[in-house]
Amino acid sequence: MAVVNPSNNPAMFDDDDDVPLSFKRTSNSLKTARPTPSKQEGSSGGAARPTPSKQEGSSGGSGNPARPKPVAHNLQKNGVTGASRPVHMKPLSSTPNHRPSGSGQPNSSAQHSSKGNNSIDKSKLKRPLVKDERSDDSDDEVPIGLRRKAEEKKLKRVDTAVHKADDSDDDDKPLSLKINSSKMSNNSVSKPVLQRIAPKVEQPDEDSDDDKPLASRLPNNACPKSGGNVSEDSEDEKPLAARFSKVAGSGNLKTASSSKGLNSDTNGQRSLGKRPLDNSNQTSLAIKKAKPSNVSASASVKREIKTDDNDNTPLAQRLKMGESSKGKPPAKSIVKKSPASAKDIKKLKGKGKLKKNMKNSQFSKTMRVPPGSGEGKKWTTLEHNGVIFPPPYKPHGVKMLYNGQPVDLTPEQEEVATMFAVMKDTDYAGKPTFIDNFFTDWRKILGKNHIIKKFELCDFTPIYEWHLREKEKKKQMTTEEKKALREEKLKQEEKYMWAVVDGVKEKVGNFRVEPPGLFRGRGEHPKMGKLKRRIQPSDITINIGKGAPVPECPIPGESWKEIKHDNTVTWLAFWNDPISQKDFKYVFLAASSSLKGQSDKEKYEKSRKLKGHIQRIRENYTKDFKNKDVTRRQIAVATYLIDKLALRAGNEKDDDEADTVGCCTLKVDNVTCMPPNKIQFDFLGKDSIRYFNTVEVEELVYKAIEGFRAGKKPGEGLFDKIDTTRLNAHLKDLMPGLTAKVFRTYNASITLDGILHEETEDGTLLEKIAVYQRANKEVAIICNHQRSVSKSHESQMIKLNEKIDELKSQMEELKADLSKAKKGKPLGYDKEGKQKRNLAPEAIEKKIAMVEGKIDKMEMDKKIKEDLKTVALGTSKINYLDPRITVAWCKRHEVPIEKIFNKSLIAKFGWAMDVDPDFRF
DNA sequence: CTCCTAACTTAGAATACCACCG
DNA sequence: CGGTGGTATTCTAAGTTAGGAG
Repeated sequence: MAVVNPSNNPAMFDDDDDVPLSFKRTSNSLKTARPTPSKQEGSSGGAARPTPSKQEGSSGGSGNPARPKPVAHNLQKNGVTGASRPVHMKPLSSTPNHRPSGSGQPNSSAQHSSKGNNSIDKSKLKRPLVKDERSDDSDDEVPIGLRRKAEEKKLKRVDTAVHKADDSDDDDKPLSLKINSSKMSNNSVSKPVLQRIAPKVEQPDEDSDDDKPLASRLPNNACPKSGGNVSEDSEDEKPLAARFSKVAGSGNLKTASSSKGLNSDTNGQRSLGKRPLDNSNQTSLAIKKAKPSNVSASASVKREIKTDDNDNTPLAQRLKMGESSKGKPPAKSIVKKSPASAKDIKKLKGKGKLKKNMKNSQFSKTMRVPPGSGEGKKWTTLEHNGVIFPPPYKPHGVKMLYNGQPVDLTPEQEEVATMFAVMKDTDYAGKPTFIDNFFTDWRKILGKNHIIKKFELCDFTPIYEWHLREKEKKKQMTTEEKKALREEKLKQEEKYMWAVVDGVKEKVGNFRVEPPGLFRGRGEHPKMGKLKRRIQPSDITINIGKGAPVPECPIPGESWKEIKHDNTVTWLAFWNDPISQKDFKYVFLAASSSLKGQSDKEKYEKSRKLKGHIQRIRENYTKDFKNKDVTRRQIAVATYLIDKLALRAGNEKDDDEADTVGCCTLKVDNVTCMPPNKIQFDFLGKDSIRYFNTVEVEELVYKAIEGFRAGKKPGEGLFDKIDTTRLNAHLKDLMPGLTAKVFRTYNASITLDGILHEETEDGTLLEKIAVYQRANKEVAIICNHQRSVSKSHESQMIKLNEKIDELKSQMEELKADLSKAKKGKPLGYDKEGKQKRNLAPEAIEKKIAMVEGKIDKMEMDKKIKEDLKTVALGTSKINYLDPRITVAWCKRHEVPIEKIFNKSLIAKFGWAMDVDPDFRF
């Protein structure tokens, strides 16, 4: 153990912080060239491989034969594979050093190809955006990962306590050391590692291995373990309890704004009362989901409706208000079961069980935790006006050419042709899958005997140009015209924007039925380009309160498919997805509604609860790293990865979906073992976003993964004995309600909480906001939230550089002037040849200082911009960071909440606004 | 168990909007 | 003032998690 400590505790490392962690990247550079990845696998992969074959061959397991697409082609293109770059960076300085240099990578590398490869390929494919260009950007390289480094430093300190040790530095070299040791410790493990990379693409460069790094700090993570750092621990655990209580208590309810608003507005239906807050009790919990809930809610309401009230009031106030409120029980009634359809009922039952009761009591308010209860009832009364349909198609009559000749098309045919024509300047337009699917569906509409038979002979340019003209026309409209148009639309839609739930007026999220179009699947989606047909009223099922009037069908002569009265669900309407018959498209309330707010709060409470169990859970899985039972070992390792890297669970996917993976569905070729104890991940996750990261793991994990890979062919599953159902069933045994996704929320929120607490210092408002942004960025990196590089990024960077250069030359001139002035010489002539006015040296010095400041600021802006070009900060803010952490921090540091949350977020997080300033996640 | 369905949450891209700026 | 660049909002695709049927 002794050892352990060290390891665990990060302390050590931390120290270093200062030091640099160095990144070590090791060799990387070299690598660049190579295609790296491939290697591993190997062989197989190699270039040569034709991929497919392999797979197939391989066991059937994985491969599905069917998959269409030839990835292969892509491959080539993409090829890349190599991409990898390491991520992480070092701490220090930042900057990118890393970048690879040349990289070169050619995409060609062909590596992977095959399926297994998919990953690779795809990656490229997919998001090429990101980088594609790749090469260039240096950043790319760096990406996210890098950034972290910098932060790390900071973090480090933070973590330190905890982590310390881990990481970083060590990483680099020492790994072994550390690792080992650490490992042992085990728990420790937890976190250390990490790093995330950013994948994005490309670049192979490097391989960098470098990456490795890891270090990431993770905040939290730290290990619990040992008592060592107490700090950590302390935090962890305790807090919860403690906090909880308070939190709960306090928070809850906000009083709601007064009711006013509600009623008034709108329709007026009845008066609604305010919000019910109530939720409090009630709660319905859903069964499954469990939502205990309670409370809060209110917020939302206010906003809209009334709005006023609160709105105006500044946060602060609101905050305060919160307390008072209450939570009470208003409206809702409670329970009863669903009256509605019996059918539904069944569901209920099921669910109900779980949670079961506790319930009601309003007392709840006090408690934090919500009681669940409920049997699954989500509302008592529900009124709304249904959905609005897109306007019917208006033929433009512009004729496209076929084999050079204008072609007559019926409105239906023209509509689909236009959908395609308009996408000319998107990436989809050049994708074979997209074109094939579009053309196949379009031909069905054209009919067998239509002259149009070959896509190659089609020329959609006339329609595309018509579209450009229309766009231009729109742009030319005066602002008044635009405004009038907008108001017109608003007027038409207003009645659909609201619903009244248990007497409270709430905003509806998506009341517009999706218009027809060509399916834009992400990544290499096999169905991209298929026609998404127009949805009719007869496709739509409406869910509404039993006594409420059924919304009138907006299209005369038609009627809804079905009317339901199911109060165990929150949807107002749904229709079958025309692209995938088995999927549905639902109309839900907006994020600002109390129904959503309540479940959001429950989500965070659950992940907070994990904090109290995390140590035990880590010990538990660490023990199983060497379990004799392969299934147990796989569950242990999968849980470790989900905990440490915040990976998604990874459900199985059908062949008619893009080939992406999550933890449970990782393929052996998505993982490379790099001795002595690093694992490189390279796969396409949700939305075909590439996850590329190299992390140091515990020795036992490393061995276990090597074992899981042994004897398998590319394309086979790494975790062949488990799936998300099994994994979640196991997690549930460890903590009620625990599922894989809870770890992501937990990791994200605790990281934010830790960084904010550690790094916020007295300073200017801007400095504080910068700290928040850094923390936010850290979380985005952990969660691998990426965005594609904007089209104008490069040109913007060039402009910035030009400006900086100009300032620099100005600076040179000023310096020259200064020295002349000091000597009493005339300053001479300016660029225009005009005589310069002589200035006192002091005046020139002042100018110099000013220019210097400008240059510094621009350099800083440039760096941040480059740094964030592939990082999406919004997703974590919206879905993973407990808003109470942010609100409490804002209160403590006097940062106006609107500097961090936009209007939508403030509305969405109304339930969190009255949190105690001392709140800790 | 496995498979399939249902209901919700999470995501990035596309658009709309808006404050600047030369 | 029209273009820009950044942010906010909209849109809808793509995941997760349960529960039920067989």
